[in-house]
Amino acid sequence: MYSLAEENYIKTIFHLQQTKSGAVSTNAIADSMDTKASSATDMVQKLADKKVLSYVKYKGAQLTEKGKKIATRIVRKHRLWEVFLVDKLGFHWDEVHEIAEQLEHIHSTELIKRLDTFLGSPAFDPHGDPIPDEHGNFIKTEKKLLSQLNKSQSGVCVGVKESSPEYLQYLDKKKISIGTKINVLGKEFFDGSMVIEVGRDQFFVSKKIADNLYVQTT
Amino acid sequence: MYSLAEENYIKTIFHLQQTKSGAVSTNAIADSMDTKASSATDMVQKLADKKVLSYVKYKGAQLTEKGKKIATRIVRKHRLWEVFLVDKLGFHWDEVHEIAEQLEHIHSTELIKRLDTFLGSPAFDPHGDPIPDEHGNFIKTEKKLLSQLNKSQSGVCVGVKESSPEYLQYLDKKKISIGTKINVLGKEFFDGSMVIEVGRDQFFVSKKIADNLYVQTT
DNA sequence: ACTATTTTTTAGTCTAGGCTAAAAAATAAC
DNA sequence: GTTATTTTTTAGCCTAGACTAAAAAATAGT
Ligand SMILES: [Mn+2]
Ligand SMILES: [Mn+2]
Ligand SMILES: [Mn+2]
Ligand SMILES: [Mn+2]
Repeated sequence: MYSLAEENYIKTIFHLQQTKSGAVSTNAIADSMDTKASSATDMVQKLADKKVLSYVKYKGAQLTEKGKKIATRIVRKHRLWEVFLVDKLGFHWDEVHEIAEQLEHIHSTELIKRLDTFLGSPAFDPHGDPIPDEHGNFIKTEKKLLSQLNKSQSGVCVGVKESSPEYLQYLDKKKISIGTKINVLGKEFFDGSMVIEVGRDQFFVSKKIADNLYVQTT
Repeated sequence: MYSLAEENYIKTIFHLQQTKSGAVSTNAIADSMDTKASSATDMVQKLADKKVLSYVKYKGAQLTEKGKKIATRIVRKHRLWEVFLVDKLGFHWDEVHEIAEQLEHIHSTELIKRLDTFLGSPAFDPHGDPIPDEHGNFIKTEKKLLSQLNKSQSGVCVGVKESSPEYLQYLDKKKISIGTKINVLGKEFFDGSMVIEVGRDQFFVSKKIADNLYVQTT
């Protein structure tokens, strides 16, 4: 059994090595967890002792198969609970992350099995992220960032990179949610900003906005 | 905000002072929490500093109004989650206590409000215990222990005192659940054992069994 | 009332998981 | 290739929450 702190580290390392390949640095972990590098080093050394990850001094950490299993189980729980909160309790997609951050640590395999069934074994969470199955396998969607599209290309929103309430509320205001079609009408190469069309509306988006929205090109 | 350990102490003290009136001893707390008296003393002193309880050295602890509020909120969460697990996920009543022990610590007032609505604002949990409302008020049922009944009296099962899987499984085997009518056919005053009638079955129960079943006399 | 026993608190130690400051290694600049 | 800078680790300290052993208070026995 792993402690709350250990589970949070494992999950963070898992997410970090999804984006960048190779070992993840203790600094990157500390940054991502809002803690200090020295704390991350301590924890990484402990997790290496427990064979959850491999760690080479000054080189960084990499989850073992064992570590990945643990991580995907936590991610599965997080995302299933998010579906529960939105689908069953009527929460809005910008309100569920913090609560799921706690619920993901409830230990009971039977619970997660039954929750999954209760929810109809969903494949995606409310933010468009795939839910790993009981073996840790999950769909790797072919998705791009909106910022990677060029003028006159279009895509369908399939998820968000950031899921802060502020960002999700912005998207709501602009009537963008999962499944929404977006046309790129113009792109400014100087700062990466765009003019996009959503439904009947046309408006300007900054690079920061476009950098956090995943789309599937059509 | 209170830590996991603090919350568990507060809840335990709340339950202890439900049964016995007056201050609860650090030893009673330690016993009930499966820890040592010295640890209980430390925690009680800390909770006294936080005005969660009043504490007089060598005399024991008593929750303040503030402490009782915290306690009933936790109890409310525990019991609502138990209802969720049984009613929505199909768990059996002997499987839910441990899981609810974790779920009761999830911090979100919005969550508990929505969960309550989702469940139809239940008044009792799967073990027959009343669920406090959002203000901490709950029904104080007029219930006796089965062991308090005498020969030829009868009652309806309204709850259990102990909710260990072993005990609940015993009750299942004997077809006793909430709402079941029980007739006392005989009582042995030497050891408190009884012969009872449940449906068409008649059988012997020890004092230990009868001491953990709540009934409402009819 | 005095002693013996039980209950409760205190003192001191341990581990998990943080932190800061200093040291060491890796990387970048010349 | 040496020096300067950045990254990473180590050393030492802190708090929460446990524990054991010893001390102190309360209670019981005579
Ligand atoms: Mn978490
Ligand atoms: Mn999500
Ligand atoms: Mn608990
Ligand atoms: Mn219960």
